[in-house]
Amino acid sequence: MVFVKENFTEQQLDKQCLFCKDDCCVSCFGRDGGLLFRKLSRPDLDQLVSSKYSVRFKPGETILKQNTISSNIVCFRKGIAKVYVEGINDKNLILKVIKDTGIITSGILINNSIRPYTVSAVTEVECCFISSDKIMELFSADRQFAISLIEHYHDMSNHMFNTLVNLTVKYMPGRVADTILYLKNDIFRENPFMVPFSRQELAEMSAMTKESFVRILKEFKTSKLIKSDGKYIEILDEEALIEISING
Amino acid sequence: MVFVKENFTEQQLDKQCLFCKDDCCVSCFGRDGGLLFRKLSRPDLDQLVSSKYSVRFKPGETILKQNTISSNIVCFRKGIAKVYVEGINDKNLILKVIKDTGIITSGILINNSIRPYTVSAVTEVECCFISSDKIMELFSADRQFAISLIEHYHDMSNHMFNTLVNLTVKYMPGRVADTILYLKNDIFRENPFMVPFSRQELAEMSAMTKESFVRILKEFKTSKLIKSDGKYIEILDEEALIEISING
DNA sequence: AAAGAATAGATTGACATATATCAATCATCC
DNA sequence: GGATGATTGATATATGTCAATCTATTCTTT
Repeated sequence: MVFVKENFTEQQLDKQCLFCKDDCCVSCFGRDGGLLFRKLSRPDLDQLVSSKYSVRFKPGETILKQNTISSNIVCFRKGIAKVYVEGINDKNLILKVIKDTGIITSGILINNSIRPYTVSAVTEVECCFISSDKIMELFSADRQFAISLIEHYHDMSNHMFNTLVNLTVKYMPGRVADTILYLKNDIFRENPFMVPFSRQELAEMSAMTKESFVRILKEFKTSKLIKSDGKYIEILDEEALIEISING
Repeated sequence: MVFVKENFTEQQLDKQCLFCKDDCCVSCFGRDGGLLFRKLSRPDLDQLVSSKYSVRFKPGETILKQNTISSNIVCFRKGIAKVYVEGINDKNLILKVIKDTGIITSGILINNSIRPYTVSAVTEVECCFISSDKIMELFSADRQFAISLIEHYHDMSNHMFNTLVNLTVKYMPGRVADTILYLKNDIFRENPFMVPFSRQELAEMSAMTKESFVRILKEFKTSKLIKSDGKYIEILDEEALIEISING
């Protein structure tokens, strides 16, 4: 059987993969947000799948620890994880939420740099660890993959850039609006959405204390911008939230 | 004449370059901070040099404008420039200072994304514009260059990451300490150093108002941590500043 | 299985502190 | 000698801290 280099649909991946006991091919490699692996040739993909190993994490467990070096990249398959910086005086800053699919590359890929953030499981998480060596092999051999990898870095940069600006130039209401909009539009993609985070964590996404977050959430509630019942949040007036986000 | 792929010392570049009327080879391509072009083969380097065009900017001029797309990357050769976000209500945030050498890549390299920051000249600036196409050709053809480019993105990411954390989790004294240490250790690399920035700009590096910046600078002065006379700043007690930076 | 105790998280209020704003004065440079 | 930027002071506002209450959930006991 000769493998021809081409792109695969999810259906094709489902049918063809030789290692799909746990549906890993499609979930990890076929449809991550950044599409990192989407354009791999079939043999490359098979090789990658055969070399990965799957790991499960319980809520609260640390997946990758700040200030360590590891020679793996992690592909998320299922569950919700948070990427955050452990700052001074237990002040954390959550930079990013990963839901179902997503990829965390390691500094070691490039220049053995120390990882500046921690990744931990919020719900039960399934993910795959892949050796950086494999990735670098592909990077050298496959131009399209190299471009995908740069795109991945670029997207990461862009996201961090936005976060940086949002958190530094806006007042608290703007930051809370950003957090709510981020969760609805980028993560959960449905309107009354269930938030698996504590108020503390939501505050850490917005760079403020939990008390401040709660107060502003309440303001939004009394102004009928959102509805909120325990773990559920529903956006009622997205336009107004965007307005608040833009004006700081 | 056959060109062998190898690395060049600055002396070699000086002697060998065919296009070095304005010393561009060495300055732009030979020794940028991220070493992006350091490992290019000789013919590639010559091709790059022949295709670039040099531009001069006067203090205050905009080099690259936020929210535009351009298909060039810019290599700095001489002078000081600032990279900043034009935020809401004229609140700018300076992310980075470029002194003499440095490279700004464009989103268009990857996926036509809009540039999220402005770059402008602080002193007189000399720089080269190179078409993204050339860069992408090299990226495809030269594995080592591809790795260098990823390293460049990685460094950028890392720097932004640090900035993000510094600006969001620290109080003003920590942020001012960071700014002073950044200018001394990463930019000017000498101890009494001349600051070509206004207090307003220094404040924009530290994410605060100019009044707040001045007040904290004065505190540092009365505590004998720094000496400051007009445009000059001298660090007297670096240990103490680092302490302040770490503790927020 | 139901009731109650114990714990952790969410909310609220009073207050302290960090930071921004506005206005005035001072220094510096063409 | 204006004009621009730097500094200082007085004050307002944004945000954090601490403590108290409330709520929900888990755990224990019957």
